[in-house]
Amino acid sequence: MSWTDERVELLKKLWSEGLSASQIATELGEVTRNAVIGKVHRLGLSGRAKSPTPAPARPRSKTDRPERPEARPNRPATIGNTALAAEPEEMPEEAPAPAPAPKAADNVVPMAQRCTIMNLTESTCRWPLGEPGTESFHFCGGKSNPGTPYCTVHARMAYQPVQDRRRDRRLAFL
DNA sequence: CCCTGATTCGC
DNA sequence: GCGAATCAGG
Repeated sequence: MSWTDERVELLKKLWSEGLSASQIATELGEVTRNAVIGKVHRLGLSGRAKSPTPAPARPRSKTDRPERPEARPNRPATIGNTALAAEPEEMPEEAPAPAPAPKAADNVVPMAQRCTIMNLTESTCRWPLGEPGTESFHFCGGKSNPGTPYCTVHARMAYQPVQDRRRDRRLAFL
């Protein structure tokens, strides 16, 4: 497959939302994370929150590469830190915050990695969210831990439901 | 060992 | 332009 306008657009969106390259790759399908990263760089939107590291630009070559004195385009430093939320979704464990105002604005949450049964893979968290059968129903879609169908957060909910089950905690397979 | 992005370079 | 291979980290 190729980089259609729509795919590029989605790439930009997801990347700016802070999703990792591999997540974007699986989201887009038909591409590897390398492809995503490569495209990101070609589009010029790399470095999401980096310090203006001189980037030693290591010369990797068998045939002797002449070092390019070319400098990095100086990132203005601080700006990056876009409070990127890799996995906002909901906050399962304890919700201490009264959450007074809905805050209409920054709800850049779910669209990013929401999963339907369609794009669930071996490594996506299958924790269900919402009312099954309704439009809003979806799966967490985060990175599931190897050997479990859930991401770290939801695995903790799935296994060892309450307190005191300390001994014999093999989190096995389901 | 899992993952992350960064870079190079043959295609 | 594309992306696998590779590198450098966490």
